[in-house]
Amino acid sequence: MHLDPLNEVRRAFADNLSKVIKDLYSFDIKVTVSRVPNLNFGDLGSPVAFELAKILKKEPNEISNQLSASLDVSSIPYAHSSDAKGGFVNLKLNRKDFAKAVIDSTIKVGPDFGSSLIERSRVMVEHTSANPVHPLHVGSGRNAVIGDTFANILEKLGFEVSRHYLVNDSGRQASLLVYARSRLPDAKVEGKPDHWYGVLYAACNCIIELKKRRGKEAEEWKEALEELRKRAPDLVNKLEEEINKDENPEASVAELNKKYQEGKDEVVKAMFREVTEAVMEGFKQTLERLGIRHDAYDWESELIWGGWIDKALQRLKKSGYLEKEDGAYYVNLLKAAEEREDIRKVLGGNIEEIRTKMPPVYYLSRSDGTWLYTGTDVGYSLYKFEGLKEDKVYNVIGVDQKLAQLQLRAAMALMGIDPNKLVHFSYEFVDLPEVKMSGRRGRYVTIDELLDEAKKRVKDLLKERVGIEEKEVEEIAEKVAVGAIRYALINVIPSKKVIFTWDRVLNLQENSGPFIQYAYTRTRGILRKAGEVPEEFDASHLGEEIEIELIYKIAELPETIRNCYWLMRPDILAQYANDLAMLINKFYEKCPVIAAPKGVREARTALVKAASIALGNAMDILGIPRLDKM
RNA sequence: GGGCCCGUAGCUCAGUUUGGAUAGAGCGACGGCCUUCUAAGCCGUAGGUCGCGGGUUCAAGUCCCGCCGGGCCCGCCA
Repeated sequence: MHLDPLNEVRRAFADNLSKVIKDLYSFDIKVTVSRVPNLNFGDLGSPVAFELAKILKKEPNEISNQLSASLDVSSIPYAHSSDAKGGFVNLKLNRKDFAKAVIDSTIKVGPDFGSSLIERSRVMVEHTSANPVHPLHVGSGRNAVIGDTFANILEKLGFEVSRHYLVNDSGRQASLLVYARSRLPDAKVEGKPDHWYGVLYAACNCIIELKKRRGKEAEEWKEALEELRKRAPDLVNKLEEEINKDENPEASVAELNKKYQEGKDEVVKAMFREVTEAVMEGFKQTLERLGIRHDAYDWESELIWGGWIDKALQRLKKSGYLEKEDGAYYVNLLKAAEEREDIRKVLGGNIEEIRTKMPPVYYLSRSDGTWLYTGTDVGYSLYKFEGLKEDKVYNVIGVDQKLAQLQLRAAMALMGIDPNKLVHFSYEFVDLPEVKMSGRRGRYVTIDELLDEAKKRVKDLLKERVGIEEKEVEEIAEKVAVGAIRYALINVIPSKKVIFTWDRVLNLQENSGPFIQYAYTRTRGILRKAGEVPEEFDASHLGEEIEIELIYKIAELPETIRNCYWLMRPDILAQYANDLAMLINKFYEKCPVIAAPKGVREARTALVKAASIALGNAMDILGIPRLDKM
């Protein structure tokens, strides 16, 4: 069931205004309705008279007065009266009725409050998908949190959602790590496997890059290598020694990759699986802590062995734009764009622009016959739509892959799949203030260390709390840490960078996950003490300005969630939760609940219940854990 | 060089989608509030040429054009 009193009023107000305008001036105009900035002016307002003033060549005031007088207020639910101020047509609500409707409907639908029905189609969200060669860092964390939150939002809107992770186990990165492991087969994996392998991978990468580069570039890799050597001297020294025995490490890596993709050499297969599965196990542990689970892990190798990439290749061949050079396949996208309108459309407009700003071809494989990431990605996309029959797929991938995602969509069109079914959910990176994060250099802040540090800080705080038992500390600290980190990674618009500082991410004060958790926990405390929420209450007791603000904010949850979807902006929900928490805290200062006189107490208890539901539901979507004590 | 993204308080960010009523929070600074539902809180003070310059409009942080600064992409890497 979906209840949304605010939307009811808003729609009725806008429709009614449109109708009045049509009756009075006989034309159609789009009517916008928004919250009024000052409660004294009313509740909802429309600036439509300004636009009419221009057309009718009259004063906005005159028009707004006329509109307001002609409005049929009785046909708008919860409406009390209308008036005109400064050219705006304002609607005053019967706040008692509106409050009652909002609180009753929120309590009635409970966990479903905030839901709407947009569509029942099948939607996949592919997210995280970090290469299994180093631990998840805060950048991958942003991906995971955005993806998971967006998937939760889709579920609230009726979509049948599945969360997928593409395990990139067959590219050069994975091969490089397997190569490093093959040089040190007896080295003992110490600590969490993804962390240990992360050092091994970065060291191997640095050593190989160092051999290839000269001058300043070489210096830079050397520097990264020395940083790693400080962290794990024995491992790095031995690895360097072993790699130096290899005349051509680059060729060895390539050979491993080729053998693995062919899938016939069982020894090689076992080597890859040992390493990538160990790292993936580490990832799963980290993601589990953040409350993130995937419905499926799609292994790149299996897509290859299962024939999905070959199938995609056949499709592209049929389109007539697949070509080959030195044994490497590529799609001639420029030629396709020149000849096909739909391809031009995908690539963004006229052919001149495409010529100047796009690479003319799209390579799918190497000369040695191995697939590039682009090749497997084309096959994976085919699998998503024809294997899994998804109606729509959101790829949560960094902004750096914007062009690649565009080319992928063009390739989809050539395979005969509607490219609009594939959406690149793009997000900006997390930047460290000083150094640039780089998995290949072993420079990153991992989610694990972030969680642990956050937990430590929370535990310090909990020491000063009374009424928290020793055995509860661990669980509370973990949940607060998760709340802090998920909030910090979701509350910035995806198209903007997140600047990582420990103080910002581990902020426990206002505008943070813990601030939201704290406000929620207090609603739980009050409800515990107040006992049952009364069946009946008199909403006319809810007259304080902060109470009215709070009721409005609660009522805004359904439309907030819909906006998150339409705009692909999960951060809007984080903002909402913070705003709601702020109002709840202010309400506590101003309005005692338990100690309030009879009548007021019941009404406020019901309001707290509704606020608790709204905030709790928002937190569930954001993955910020609920707590009864903190 | 070309394309895309970003620029709002000392710092980190909302507000730009659909132009609308006094540009909002947090951190940091300063000053108050715990015999009263959890002080991870609340109240107050200070802090703004909304990068710069034009334009459109009754109205521009928001739309258009130009510029400046930062980032990303333009690989048989992913």
